[in-house]
Amino acid sequence: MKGGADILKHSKQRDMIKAFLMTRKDHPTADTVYMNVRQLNPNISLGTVYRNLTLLADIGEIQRLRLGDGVDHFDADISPHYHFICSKCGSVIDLEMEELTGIIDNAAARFKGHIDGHMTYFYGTCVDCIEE
Amino acid sequence: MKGGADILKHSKQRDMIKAFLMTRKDHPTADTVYMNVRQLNPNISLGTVYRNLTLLADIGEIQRLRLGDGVDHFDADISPHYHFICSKCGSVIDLEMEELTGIIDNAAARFKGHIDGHMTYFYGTCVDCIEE
DNA sequence: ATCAATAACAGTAATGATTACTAATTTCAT
DNA sequence: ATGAAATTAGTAATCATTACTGTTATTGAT
Repeated sequence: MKGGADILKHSKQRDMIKAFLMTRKDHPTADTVYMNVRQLNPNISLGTVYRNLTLLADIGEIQRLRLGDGVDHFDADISPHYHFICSKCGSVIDLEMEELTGIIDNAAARFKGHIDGHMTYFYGTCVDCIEE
Repeated sequence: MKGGADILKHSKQRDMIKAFLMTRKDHPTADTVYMNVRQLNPNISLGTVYRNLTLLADIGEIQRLRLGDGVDHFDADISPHYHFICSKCGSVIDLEMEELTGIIDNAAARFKGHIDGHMTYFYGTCVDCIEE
């Protein structure tokens, strides 16, 4: 049988992953998390990183970002905010802008299904890549 | 040497792929395009489908959609419009809503890089999945 | 503190989408 | 028609992610 939600147990590995993510503002990928957390715990496995990132995202402690570059990014900042992704170097930057209020209502107006949320991201060239 | 843009030559396969895509409003994936175009040309290869979809997207004849489900979708409708993706069945539906004007200016206001565009998509449950 | 139940782990294999490679074919300007 | 270059079919390789398996860690109850 497969339905029952497992009881959550503590794990050093999960704590490390969450702690690392909180120190970063650049929205690292699973692999970047792996390479960094490994410096504290060289035995941690990539699967553990993926599993915990997914778990943390599922329980809402972190955010999973799909920014169209084919790789998932993760963000410990779960407040609603927007992201920019550089088409050249791939870096992800937080945007300081007000929330797009009413966008869901706008979309829902002439739509028969149910809208849970939206994802908006911006792309272009970052400052560093322009100055080069 | 690798820089020079190749001269574009005609190809039956590319025509077929574009023609097929224009008959569909459901934003198929590369694999779906492959399976369908194969019925007209059983020898066509998946690599050819991918290469041409990428090429057509690069020259702006079709649109590549990254809707966060890990698979690229393609759309022959290149006019700016928004999409909804069902979290349950994965179907992609066009949304009838006005364009989010000024969103780029809004994002660019306090940003130092250069913004080329944005991607917005909505997710939730489609009508068919609700009625079930 | 010990103990069993079970969640989580490390390590590795498997998957799935996409891209890269190569020899053969097609396109097209001459 | 012809030859250079783009395109193809077929296949192998890559990359991110997930699944599997036997072992270890956590937890609540004794």
